Amino acid sequence: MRFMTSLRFIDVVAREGSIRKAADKLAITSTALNRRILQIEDEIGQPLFERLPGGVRLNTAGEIFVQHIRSQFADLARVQSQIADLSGIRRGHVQIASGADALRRFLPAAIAAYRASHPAVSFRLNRCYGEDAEARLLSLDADLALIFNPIRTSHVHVAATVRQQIQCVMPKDHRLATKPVIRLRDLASEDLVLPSAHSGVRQILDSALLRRNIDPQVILESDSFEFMQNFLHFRSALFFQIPIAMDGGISEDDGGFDAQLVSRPLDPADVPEGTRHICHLKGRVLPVAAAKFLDDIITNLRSSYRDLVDQ
Amino acid sequence: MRFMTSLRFIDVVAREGSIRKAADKLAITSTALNRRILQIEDEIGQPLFERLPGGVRLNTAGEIFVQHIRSQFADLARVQSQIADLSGIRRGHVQIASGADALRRFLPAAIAAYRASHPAVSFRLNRCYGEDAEARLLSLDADLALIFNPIRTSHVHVAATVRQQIQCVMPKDHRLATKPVIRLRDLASEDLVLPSAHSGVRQILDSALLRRNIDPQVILESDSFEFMQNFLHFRSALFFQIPIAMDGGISEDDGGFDAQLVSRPLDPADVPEGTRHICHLKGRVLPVAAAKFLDDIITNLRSSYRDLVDQ
DNA sequence: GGAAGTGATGCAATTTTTGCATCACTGCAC
DNA sequence: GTGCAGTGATGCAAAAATTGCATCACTTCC
Repeated sequence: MRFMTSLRFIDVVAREGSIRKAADKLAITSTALNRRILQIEDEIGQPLFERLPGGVRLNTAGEIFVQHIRSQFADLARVQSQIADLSGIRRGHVQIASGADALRRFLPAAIAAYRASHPAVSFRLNRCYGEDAEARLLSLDADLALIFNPIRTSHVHVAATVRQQIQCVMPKDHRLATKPVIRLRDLASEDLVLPSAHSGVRQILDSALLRRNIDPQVILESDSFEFMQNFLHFRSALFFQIPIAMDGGISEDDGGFDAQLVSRPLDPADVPEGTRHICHLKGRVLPVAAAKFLDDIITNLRSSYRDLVDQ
Repeated sequence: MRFMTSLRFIDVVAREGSIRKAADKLAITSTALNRRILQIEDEIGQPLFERLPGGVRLNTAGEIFVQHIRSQFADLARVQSQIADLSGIRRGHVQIASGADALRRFLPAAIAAYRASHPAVSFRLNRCYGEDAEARLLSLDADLALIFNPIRTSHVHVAATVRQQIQCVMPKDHRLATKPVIRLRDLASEDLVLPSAHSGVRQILDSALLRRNIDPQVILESDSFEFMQNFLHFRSALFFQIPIAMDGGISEDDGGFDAQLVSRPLDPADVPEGTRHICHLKGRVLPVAAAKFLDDIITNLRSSYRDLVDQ
């Protein structure tokens, strides 16, 4: 899009924090880039960047302007996909920011299913944690975000919420496997494998353990569910995740889940439910493809989980 | 704004319906303009205009794209005013589409008051009727619209609603001037001066008269309230308007209203209240100046009229 | 059948953008 | 202090894009 180049350049400079670096990235000279920026600042009537000895940084006006630029790009993408739609097939690109759990089974399955009927739609997934996901929505780096627990900014619109009880996963022959529900005190003498501290599941577990005054034996901490799951193949222990990470496989006979492991819910009296929100930026018109995909996963979730809260 | 020229050109071509005419208006050659359009169509990947023997017309893709362009322009204006705001004084431009009644006293007073505290804000007013006002919001030709009675499209957000009883205006010495409230049957033998057919007040009156089977003696029809009011100085008759056209001057001792005339409300049992909605385009972020002005007039209305419905 | 309107296109003039070389400045390491 | 490596700004010539002229192909209307 030729008519957007200057704006794209400004966006890159803002991200790089340096005209020369941005020029490298854009494969032009710093001179040319510099002059484009000076020209736009001249047209706006005010500088957009502060000149620092080590580069440039957006000033307040620049912040406002760059936000405008990004929303223009996002809107242009929406318009393009809408126009492409006119010619029959649904094209487009969907950008999703999600926590690790939904990336395991739920999103791969959902995206595969969606792409089966809309092969011209492409996806980009970024794994990230709560605040980061919201930041991506704000900077229009993501169309949709799956956010665990608290929504921090008021610019985020929650399209749907899934409440999920944390599940305790263990080898089939674990002594706790006979119990239908795991109490928190059962965990006191067990070896625990916990997700890392910024994870939502971990925060819920930590506060629950603290309240009950249980000092857990944490033998391993990781931000990879896959790693923790595989670890259990070699060494008996307990780890925790929410059902969405298992694609609804709450019982051991779920074909898709790990055949050597079983999962049992933690007692809701001990540990509160976790909530996963599916969000997009408030006030934004989503690209056709993203809006359709959002519809799809909400429908999908509604059939899988009874606790879906539509909004 | 150099980086917007191509887009502005497309907008003008869409409005003019001819490349050559648009080129004249833009003070360039039709060749140059034509090529810019071809280039953009090439970048979009699809034509935006149908080539007709007598000129060009937007196709569906073009409609979508032009709507995008206009929203970009409106958003850029908002960003500029927001940036200008940083330097102290509130600058900006507010575009209003309104019916004739609010243009009489209410808007002039409101705008004058607003400009007294924000002299760097400029205004543009367009008098228009219901559908037209909504069309202007949609094409981003207006930031705010004062719409009488029904809202037709779902793209319009109603910021506030004023319910107003239609007033019957007459010379001080008219025989009906002694009555505090005018019944519809009182009008049967009177000379009436009515607003023209597309006016909201007229439509309400017409349907009320029809229902009561009263055949009015319409001696004059006009779309100018000022004309109708002045007519009453020369010839005794009745005409009708809502309080907002009189700046709240419901009683004859209102200094601002016409000293030779008095107004009396029609009986609500006979004639339903009219509603005037203050609207803007749904989902749109208003320019700072427009948003502030909107706040002001709503505050203003709330103190003047008890029947203001905030939203 | 001709006149008047439309948009498209080849080619040369013009304008704009770019790149090179260089300046002025700041922070950092020695 | 004194280079040194980094930054953004600027004059000038080359390269690229835009523009205007002349002209074509086409449709409508008289």
